[in-house]
Amino acid sequence: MGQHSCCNQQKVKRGLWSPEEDEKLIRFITTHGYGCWSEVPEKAGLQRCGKSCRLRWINYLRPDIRRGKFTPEEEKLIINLHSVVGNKWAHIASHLPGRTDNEIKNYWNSWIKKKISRKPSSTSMMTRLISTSASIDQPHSDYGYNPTHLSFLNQDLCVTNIKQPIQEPVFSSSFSSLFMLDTSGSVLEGHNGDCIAQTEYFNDSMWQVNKNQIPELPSQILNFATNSGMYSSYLPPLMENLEAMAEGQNCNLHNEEGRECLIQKQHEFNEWVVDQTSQQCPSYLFWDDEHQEVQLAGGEEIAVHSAPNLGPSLSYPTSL
DNA sequence: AACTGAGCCAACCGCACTAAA
DNA sequence: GTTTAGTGCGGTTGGCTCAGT
Repeated sequence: MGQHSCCNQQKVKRGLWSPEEDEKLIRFITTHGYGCWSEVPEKAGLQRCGKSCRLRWINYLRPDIRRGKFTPEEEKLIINLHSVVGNKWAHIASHLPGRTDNEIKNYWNSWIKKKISRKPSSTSMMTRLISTSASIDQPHSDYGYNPTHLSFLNQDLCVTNIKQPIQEPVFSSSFSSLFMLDTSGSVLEGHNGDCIAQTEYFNDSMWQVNKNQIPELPSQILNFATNSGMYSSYLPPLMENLEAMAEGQNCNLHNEEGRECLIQKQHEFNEWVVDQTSQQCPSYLFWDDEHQEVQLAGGEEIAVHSAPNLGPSLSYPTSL
């Protein structure tokens, strides 16, 4: 069990932090900031390793930390995000302002996991659905909506209704009326502008598909607008791509003729850059949170419109 | 009152990744 | 290309608290 590289000083204190130590760290960080954590202990007069200081600051002393009980909305969000990304605590925490990965992890291990495991799986279909899903630890729970999630990787996506009371889940062999995405989006639309799916109120990782659109889905081009980027594809690839998106990988954008170009994520859900070697297309696009519109650096215009009560959505030029 | 076991949670450990030397 | 230091993240540990006996 080797010592950590940052903890090789002779005398480093370990264990719980005293109020005096907290005060020293807060005073130092608020006056000097934290450029290099390894220098913080010495400069702040602490007998701790830099890593310990960093952890203490990030998890407990930061001014924007939100302590206290998790709200039902937060709990739902954690469950949904976990169903998509698994134990990516930092990623989940990024969707809950003021909450830390450590706090969420502890909360999950002590509460949610227990709650979920208390609920027995109700049907063999449910078992099959869960076992074929891309995520882990999967859900049966009692949170006021049916928690069944779908397999992103299966073409044959299973279905439940979003607001159905628990009991027996309702399945069909076609597309899902409910799927969870690890994105901060609001609308999924077809090339004709019809809304195919929208997010749940209070919960942008939960999507509800407009059933009227389902028969068209496999052949229909979808635009997916998030608060922070744009995404398009046919549905089955879409599902895979959205999962890839959650994993931070690259994605493909299709136009109506089926041409595609690569979109690479530049920064965490904020900027998407289109591969210049692809078809003619905007070279750069991102969702501007402040102005609620799509911004382009490539010069080409993207149509932006809002569906009533559904928030912003967008479509891209057919020449793309 | 003393003991014990379970649960919670703050902190630590080790690995992975990145950037700089 | 290799090494090293710094940082971030997920898994795990261990101490504290509290309910039950």
